[in-house]
Amino acid sequence: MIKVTLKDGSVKGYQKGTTVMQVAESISAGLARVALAAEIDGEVRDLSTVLEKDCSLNLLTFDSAGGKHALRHTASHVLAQAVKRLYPEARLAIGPAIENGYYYDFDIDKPFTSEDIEKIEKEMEKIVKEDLKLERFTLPRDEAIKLMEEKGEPYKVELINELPEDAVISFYRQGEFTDLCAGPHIPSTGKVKAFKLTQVAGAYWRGNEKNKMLQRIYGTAFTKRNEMDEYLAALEEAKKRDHNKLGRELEYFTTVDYIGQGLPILMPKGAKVIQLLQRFVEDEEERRGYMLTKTPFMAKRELYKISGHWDHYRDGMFVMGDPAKFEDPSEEIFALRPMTCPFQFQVYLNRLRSYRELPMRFNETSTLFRNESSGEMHGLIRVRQFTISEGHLACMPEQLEEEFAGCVDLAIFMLKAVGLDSDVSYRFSKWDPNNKEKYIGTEEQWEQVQGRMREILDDLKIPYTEAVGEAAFYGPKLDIQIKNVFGKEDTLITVQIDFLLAEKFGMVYVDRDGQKKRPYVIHRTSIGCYERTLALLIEKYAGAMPTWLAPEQVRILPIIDKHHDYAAEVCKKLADSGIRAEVDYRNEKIGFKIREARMEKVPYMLVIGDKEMENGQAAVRSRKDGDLGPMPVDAFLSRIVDEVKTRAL
RNA sequence: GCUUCUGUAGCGCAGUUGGUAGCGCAAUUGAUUCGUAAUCAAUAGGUCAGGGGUUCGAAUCCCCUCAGAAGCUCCA
Repeated sequence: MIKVTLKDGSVKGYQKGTTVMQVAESISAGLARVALAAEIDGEVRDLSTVLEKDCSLNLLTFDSAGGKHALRHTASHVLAQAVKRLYPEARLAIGPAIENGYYYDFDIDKPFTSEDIEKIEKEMEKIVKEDLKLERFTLPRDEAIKLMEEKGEPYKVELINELPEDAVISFYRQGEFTDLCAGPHIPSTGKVKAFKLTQVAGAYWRGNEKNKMLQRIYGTAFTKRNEMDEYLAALEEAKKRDHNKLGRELEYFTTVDYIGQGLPILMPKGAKVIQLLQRFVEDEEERRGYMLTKTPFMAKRELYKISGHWDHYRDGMFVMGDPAKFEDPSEEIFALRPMTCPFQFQVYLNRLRSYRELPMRFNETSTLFRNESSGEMHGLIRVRQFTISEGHLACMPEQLEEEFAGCVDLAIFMLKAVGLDSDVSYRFSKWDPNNKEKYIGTEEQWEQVQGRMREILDDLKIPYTEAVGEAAFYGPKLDIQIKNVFGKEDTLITVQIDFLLAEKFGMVYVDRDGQKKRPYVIHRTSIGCYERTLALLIEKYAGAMPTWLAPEQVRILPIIDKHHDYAAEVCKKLADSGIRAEVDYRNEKIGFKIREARMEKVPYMLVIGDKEMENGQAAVRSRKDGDLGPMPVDAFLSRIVDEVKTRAL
């Protein structure tokens, strides 16, 4: 007998050799029906797993991440099986479950068309109806390779060859289809009750653009039809918040074909929000001891040669002139700046610095130019010209932690102010020691700086994940990541430690012992990229900006033209207190004016008619709470001024 | 940059097997003086993204370019 501890803490005895499925059946037939996988001593396994010893057991349904994962992983095998039935020449690459679904990569000469996808979906339906059992088996390495060679799957052979020495090489079989797979899987294909193929895309083998491009099919799967319908409906809802759609509809920005990709035009509303953010950031930074700089937007090639951008970042730069002459020393070659660091360092380098001056904190509202690949651009999230709240700090080694903490504190302060603080995650971005040519500096320097950074992150108790190969070419980063409305993650804010550029530019300070020493440099943003922040705010608030950031805070709606003069008076009174107000003088009915102001997401409407005019009042209608009734204009003014001052969200 | 898809009036969309374009909203003009999400009517608006080709004839078929979407690679 073995003892199995269940999720609720109860312990039950079973015969040695009992399967997880049998345990589930012994608990209840209902549970056995909805169980998809199981967590055994913390490890997610198949329901067919045979229990050999005492263990803790947690049965996983579709409500758990592990259950979803198993179901979708099986769905990806169903997809691959369907593709193999219809296109036997397709070679299998990989097919994992991902957030919200799964994909499978195929090497096939003819890309899949939408008709192909329909056919594949139909075939998948058949496979689900066939309710094929998934059987797991393992093979020694040489037999595993032999099996995959026989089946003509070179990618699988490559994968097996790269498995570690002691790895268990497992396969899953369903009907005529067998795939190399670690699992876990659900017991049979029949449980994939609802699925849909969502898109086709190219994807490089092993994510390397030097490798062959494979055809990737994305899909999603659920245990119930209505769950999938809800998910798809939620996706449609998310699309309505997409800043790239909403931001254009609400006239925050636009683009023009003949200006170019990734070069958005900020319309008055978008420009206003960004101006508000910039003023807020610059004022707060001044309060925190930063000194503002304004440096050139371009420089000669020689600057970038010193900084390393010329050799490590050229693809990302707009270099002017004839590419054939870029390396000709007799030519004067200019390039637009992709970063401000080499420019702002010149402020520090202007004269010899004393330890008494450190730390020095410089900030700049900094427009940058990066030649992103054409397929990368997305609304205001990825663009070729953008403005960041950039700053560089120079400090002594013993000041590094405090300064770093100050940068993180400022970033969090900013995120809180705009209401994005709970939507972010932290990423410790490190170099990739297997790809040294991407970086400047030596292995020792990298290990030393990264070690220091890790200590600081741990001291500050920042809950970070680590990412290899995500560092800047000159140093490791703490990236504050945020997801857009479609769940795609981007960096919003970054704090970086750099010892290498300081060396390249010969930055030093004279310490109290009279020795010249190398300062640490922190590169940081405080709110990150303004365009990107605007995009995320549009999505977060579905276009309804908090009052302090709303481009238009109040719209005054006179009922008929005899109220126009009073409306203008109220408008002026608000404007005198710094409130952004406009009057809708159009000859329209009040319902129509309200409808438009609502659709344009103006936080407050003031309806002005005979009663209000007589009593020095305004009938207030809030975007959030609807009709608030008439109140004295002064009372409304103090209410909204307070809301702006406290930056209420 | 690569893969797949898309581009018709300011926006959202129709447009049959090739026979030179419509609808709704917005806009303009006129009427309406009105109390919390759309007043009525009329008018105007398009080298069908741009260029080339096939054809007697192209929004429609083919090629190139530009732009947009999703994904990959890269990155704030």
